[in-house]
Amino acid sequence: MNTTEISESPSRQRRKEARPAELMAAALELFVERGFTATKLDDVAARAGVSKGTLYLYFASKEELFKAVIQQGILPVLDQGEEMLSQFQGDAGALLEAMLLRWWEMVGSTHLAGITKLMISEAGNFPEVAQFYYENVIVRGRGLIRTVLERGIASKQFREMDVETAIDVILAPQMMFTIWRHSLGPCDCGKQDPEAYLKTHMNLLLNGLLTGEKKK
Amino acid sequence: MNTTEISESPSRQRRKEARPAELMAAALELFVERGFTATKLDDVAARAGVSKGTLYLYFASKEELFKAVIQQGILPVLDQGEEMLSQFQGDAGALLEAMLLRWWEMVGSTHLAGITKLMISEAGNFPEVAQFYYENVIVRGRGLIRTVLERGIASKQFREMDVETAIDVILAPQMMFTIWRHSLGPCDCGKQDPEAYLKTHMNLLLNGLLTGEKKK
DNA sequence: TACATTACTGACCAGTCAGTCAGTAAAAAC
DNA sequence: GTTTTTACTGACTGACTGGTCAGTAATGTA
Repeated sequence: MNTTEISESPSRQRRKEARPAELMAAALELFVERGFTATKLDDVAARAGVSKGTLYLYFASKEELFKAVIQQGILPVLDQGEEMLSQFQGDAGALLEAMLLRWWEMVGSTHLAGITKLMISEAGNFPEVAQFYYENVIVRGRGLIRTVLERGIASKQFREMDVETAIDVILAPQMMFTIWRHSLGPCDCGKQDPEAYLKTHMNLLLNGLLTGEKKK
Repeated sequence: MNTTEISESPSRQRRKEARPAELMAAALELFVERGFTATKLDDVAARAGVSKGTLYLYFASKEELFKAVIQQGILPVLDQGEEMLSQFQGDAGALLEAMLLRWWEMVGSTHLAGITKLMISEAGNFPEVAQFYYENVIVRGRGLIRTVLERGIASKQFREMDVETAIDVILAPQMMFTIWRHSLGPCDCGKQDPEAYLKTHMNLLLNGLLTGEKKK
């Protein structure tokens, strides 16, 4: 009743290199849609265009597949974020906006965005993966924003503030927006477009963060 | 290996009135911890101190139990919020803070907080329940904040703003904080206490919302 | 004490799905 | 063309779990 299929590819193909990435992509989609336990490996394999047996050639178990989806998917984004931070020339406000936009392009608007919801849903069932995610995604991600804020405070562009809470206030709307699209989003189709949302969000934020006279 | 037990109550008891609430409470806890599919009805029954057969005396199916947990749990809170809004005397800033604090007392600090995470995780698998939750919780909840903001704008305490986005910016950190406690929370035990967090959050917010000179 | 009612139990059944492995066919080696 | 290698398949199995129901015991009634 619920089985996903591709129903193409008349004959069997041998593509050892491409399989793992294709399987992880299929798994990510289904894990995000249905959750880990509710996702059947037959469906993952079918969506990737192979049989379940093939899946087991590349991943030792369902849990290993889950770990691979989380780890392989998100780490490159953090690397790139840290790279960007070290390169950027310009004031802290522009940097903050650039980073959030970049995040939207690389994660928010792609399938990777679902990892946020997936990790939140499944953290309780996979404490070790949750620990990994916390140390390698949450801590590093917050570190990026912390650096921007501290740079802005040092240059007097931002006022003094409780930096850790400010990080929450900056990130939470982004996270919620992302989570929304993969959960209750389908219930309200009249949601505005992401870039406009981000601009308005930034405007509201900066007017709470900037030291000088309020702008706009 | 994973079965939850109570291992008390030597003899069988007959308590028709109390069973449904006890079963829903047990179900909420386990659904939040493990997700809907990963939760076994044997475990729910065991945690409520009854056998699985008893569960089926009060709920027609696992899905009906899920619906009951969501619907019975959260609706009274919205009623009370609307009641409070209509009674409150005072400026909009104080009202906003009072409402967020109230929400923390009634939901955030209780087991009900888990419903947020649960609904986000399972929305994809239960579109009808998601629709119900959207219309009866999300829409009504946002309506509460919208009223407060509009009252503040009318009285010139708050500046002109994009109200819908402002609602997101206000609610998102609260939601994320709640979700956090039921997902990755155990990974960072050094999290600050909720009331201090709420105060700091409000301070950051108001300085972006208020029309006059910045306070503090 | 005898009988009736019903909340409750837990063994059971039927369906599901993670994981296996003997077999197949595509590519490579000769 | 023949043989070898190996990526891939899908029928199968065993464990698990949602849902059932004949039976049990607590409570009420006389």
